[in-house]
Amino acid sequence: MTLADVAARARVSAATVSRVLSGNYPVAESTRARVLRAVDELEYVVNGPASALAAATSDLVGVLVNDIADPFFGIIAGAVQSEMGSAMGAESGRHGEKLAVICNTGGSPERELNYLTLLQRQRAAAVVLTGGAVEHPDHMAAVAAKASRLASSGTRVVLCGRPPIEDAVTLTFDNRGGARRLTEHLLTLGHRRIGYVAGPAERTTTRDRLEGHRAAMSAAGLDEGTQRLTVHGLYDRSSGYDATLELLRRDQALTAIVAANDTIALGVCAALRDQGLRIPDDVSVAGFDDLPFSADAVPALTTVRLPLHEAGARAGRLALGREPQPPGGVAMVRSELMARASTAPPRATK
Amino acid sequence: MTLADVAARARVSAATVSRVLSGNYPVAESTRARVLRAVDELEYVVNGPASALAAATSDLVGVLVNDIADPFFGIIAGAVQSEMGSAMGAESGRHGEKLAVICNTGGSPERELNYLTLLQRQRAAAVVLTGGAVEHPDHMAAVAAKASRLASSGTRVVLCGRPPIEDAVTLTFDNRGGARRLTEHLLTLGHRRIGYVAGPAERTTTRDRLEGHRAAMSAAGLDEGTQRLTVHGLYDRSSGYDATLELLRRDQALTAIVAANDTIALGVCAALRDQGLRIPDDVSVAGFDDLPFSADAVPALTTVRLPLHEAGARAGRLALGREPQPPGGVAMVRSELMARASTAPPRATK
DNA sequence: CTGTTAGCGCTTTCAG
DNA sequence: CTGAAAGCGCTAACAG
Repeated sequence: MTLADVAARARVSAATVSRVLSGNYPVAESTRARVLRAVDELEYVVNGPASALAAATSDLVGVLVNDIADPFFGIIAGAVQSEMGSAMGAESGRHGEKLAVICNTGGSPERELNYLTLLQRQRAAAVVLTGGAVEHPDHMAAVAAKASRLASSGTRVVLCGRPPIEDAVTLTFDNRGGARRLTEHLLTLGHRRIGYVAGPAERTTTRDRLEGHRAAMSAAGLDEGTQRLTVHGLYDRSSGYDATLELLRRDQALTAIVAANDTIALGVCAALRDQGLRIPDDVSVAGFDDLPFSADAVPALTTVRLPLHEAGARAGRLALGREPQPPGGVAMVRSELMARASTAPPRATK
Repeated sequence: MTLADVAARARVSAATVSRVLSGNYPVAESTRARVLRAVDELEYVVNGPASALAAATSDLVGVLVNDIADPFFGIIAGAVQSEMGSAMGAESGRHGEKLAVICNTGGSPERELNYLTLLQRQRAAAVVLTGGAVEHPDHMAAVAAKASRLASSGTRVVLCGRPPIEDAVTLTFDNRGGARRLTEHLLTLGHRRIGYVAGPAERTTTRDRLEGHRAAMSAAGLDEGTQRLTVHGLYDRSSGYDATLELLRRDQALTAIVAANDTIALGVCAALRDQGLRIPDDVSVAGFDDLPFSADAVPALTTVRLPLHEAGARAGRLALGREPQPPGGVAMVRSELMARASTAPPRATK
């Protein structure tokens, strides 16, 4: 079942069928109808690889995420994807639609590079890299190199939630500012002994949030001990749990714990409860991201809201070239403090 | 940068380079090395569309999910994808690797069909359909038709978590059995007035779980009222919240609420708390799926565990033809009751 | 507005 | 074991 078959049935040339299907060229209404009917009758579906080869571009858009099981990435990826299908009508066989494909790197630099190669091989129309980047120098150079190679071969490269690189449009997240305001909130409540559960050391997101926290602590003259009250782990629940136990070991008199994200914060809460400590009466807890479950946690989690859906949608539009690039190719996504019940003034008795 | 460039540099024919790269044909070790070096020096990356066209197959594997922001699907999709990259070595440019791409249908039948067409157009190597199917007759017929067309053109079709169809290998989930055991657990605790918050009416998952629940109620002679104490909504938190308010309106003396999944259960808990009801003292709550956050909820949520990661991984292997098909093309994934703190005997005073 | 004519870059018989 | 040659199905000038 090929274009030629359709052409024969519609009694036109293959070129005409191609023009009807891609819709980017004037075709007489009568012929167009005839072609469309033939397409229907034959249940013809364009051969993607063939057209990608001939046109030297494909309709694939790759979305790289660090962990698709984490709603943080699920929300962003879903939003990117929702921008692609907007015009998807009922008629099958037609094309012009982009196929956004989500690739799960698991946070591994090698897999990230591998997917980039895979997408380059597919001649993807665009690539969206989401979430914190790994800061290892070699890897950063490798990614930057791949990105410019992609860009120079016509693939649009969009970054969402990581630092800018050349040849890419970037949406950075206000991790530093948000983290800083969050810790300031705790400071304002009167906390002085604040533990921090950070993510993996080499991630940019981890570093930015930690810097924001430290900036707030420094400004309050609390450099001392801040270092000692920081524990690194993964961006998951069990790391939060373990880190909390470790923090408690280091300082029994802690009155607050800030987690690098909401998922970690969940683990922090679990550990605190298992230790017989009440939230926020004994220890205040705060997270970051404001994932859907955070507002429902008990007590509701104080956190920093990042408009993930909007950011993902915008990244998708940027990837399609449907939105003008921000000045300088970089735009920052603002974050917002969500003060809820998991944070309160420290107990006077402590 | 094409095969021909590499061939010229390695002083061999294009055919030889192709053979080295696909590795499915004997080539002298010395030439192979020469070719590989040329590939490296030129940073050559195979043109996917071109090779897909020539070979009439691509290395794309599509994974359709109803809602990628929901960890239920994130976990399955991540697991499918993790089976693909297993052999991904460091060398770029090489191929043979599959690219698993996740497509988010948002639960819309049209988008599901559209993605199927898109994947058919890409001549995908396999397609994995996950999660409950929409039971509208027309749509089921359309999906079945698409599936057999895909199958007949060499695309493997795998179903994960939905009822079997012809031309597809299927992994069904034990939704009915799990739901039944869950309600039995509540019955055993002494509950009689049990509310049920179901998912969207037309989903197979919704129906199966509801049937399991009703079967348990019937067996206990509790048909009466079961119908009245069932409310349908979406598989999300706010539906659970609203449904709970509605249930309470219908029967103030409810002692337990079963939710069609954990996310809904979260909303149920929130509503109950907002109404000043304690869990499980006043009302017991149960969910389904055992997502990661469920064990951490307060109180820990009683639910039915589905081995999502294993199921997804198996679906991935099936899609790659790396695992023998189960007898009859259908295998059932067992579920397991996880009795936790959110369920307890009803208050004697009620 | 429509047809003709070349390829796009790779795979794969078929010879050697 | 390697090369030559014939497409895979579609698109994009270029005429008409």
